[in-house]
Amino acid sequence: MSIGYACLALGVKDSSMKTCMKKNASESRLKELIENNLDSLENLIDYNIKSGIKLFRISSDLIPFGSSPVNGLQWWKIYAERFSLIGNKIRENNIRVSMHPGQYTVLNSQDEEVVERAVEDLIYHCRVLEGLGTGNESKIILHIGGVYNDKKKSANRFSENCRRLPDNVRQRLVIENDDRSYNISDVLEIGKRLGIPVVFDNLHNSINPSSAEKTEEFWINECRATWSEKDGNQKIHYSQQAIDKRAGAHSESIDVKCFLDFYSVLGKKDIDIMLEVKDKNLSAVKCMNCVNGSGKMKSLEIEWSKYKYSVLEKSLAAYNEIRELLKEKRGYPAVSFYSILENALGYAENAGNAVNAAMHVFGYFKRDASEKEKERVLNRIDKYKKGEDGLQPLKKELQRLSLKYEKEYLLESYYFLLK
DNA sequence: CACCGTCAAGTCGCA
DNA sequence: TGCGACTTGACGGTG
Repeated sequence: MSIGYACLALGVKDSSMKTCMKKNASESRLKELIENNLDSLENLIDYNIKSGIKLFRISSDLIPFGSSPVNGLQWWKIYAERFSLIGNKIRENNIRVSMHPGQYTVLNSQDEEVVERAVEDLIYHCRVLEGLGTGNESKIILHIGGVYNDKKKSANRFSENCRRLPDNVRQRLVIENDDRSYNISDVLEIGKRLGIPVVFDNLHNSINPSSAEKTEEFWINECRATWSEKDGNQKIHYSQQAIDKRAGAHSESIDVKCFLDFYSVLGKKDIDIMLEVKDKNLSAVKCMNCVNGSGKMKSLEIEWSKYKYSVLEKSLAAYNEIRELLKEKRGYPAVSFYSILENALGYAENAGNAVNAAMHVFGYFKRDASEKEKERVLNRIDKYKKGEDGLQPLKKELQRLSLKYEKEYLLESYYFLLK
């Protein structure tokens, strides 16, 4: 049972995927980007190892224009060794990686050229995973595609086009229910027919259900039957609806109590859970800490060191409450800890609290800073207080000085990341 | 250097 | 028929 996150991590240095516009995609530019992105991938994997995260989705942006004629490089050969070295880390640490082509990869399109590009794109994704040397439990997740006014016909076209895929691609392919067209029973039918494993996505299922009566548990069990030994553990996608946003929009963070309700239904089954959430690795670590009922106090203390100024920024009361909770050192209060935290981070911005937190942070380099720098910070605070400026310019300034004076403790924290 | 329009892809709903 | 939404951060040009 692993919990993971998709594509990018907050607060991990040099881990972003870079790309360019088509018109700038020269060979040399592409090489630069690929080299940067492979370095980023390695940094993400190192972070996952350090954090005990065993499930990770690799961004499709790894190789810019990876399946397009725009990129004429034989990148999988040129960077074979680089791939292999990163792959070693992945395998040695039992990390399960996957990929998920975007909404524009449509294998069942009515347009033959679109289908050809989809096939190429799936080959691209497969090349990445093969380059890393991961086994067939390392999956490529795909949606069925369009309906074109005839779901049955379009589902059949998906099946036919699936058969056109090279064998190595097909062995990695898994399919997922989507939020508008193909619900979970549609996808299960296709999956069973083709012998392709099915990923259950809870949020898509709640927006686009196949039946009002059947429970999530029922569908997860149905999907379970589509996963065989060679496919590895069953995988599911879990996300929560962002309040006040379009149906299907992912929440900022995972509400830990809701997650645990969902999780308890899964029982002791070996299911890997991919979280789809804006705060990415932060929620993955949170859920991992909460699922482990007898975890280490130390891990909560590390978490607290990263979150504390973000909490203080919203609420002094919550800040003190968590301090007391951790001071007691009784049991393992992960759920209480994160519940207070989530609640506090959800508060509206409050200038008094925000300035208080900023002053705490400022305290770390107040003595080192020049008069001019101090003045800049105080000016920012003043402007913010007067409502002439937002909070971000002030925090940007504090971040700049944290970097300059190498305040690792601050730079490791989420204070500069969370809005 | 901050800001913001643009990019890249395919489908679908709506004028 | 054609346009905007969907999704997404980052690119890259402008002031």
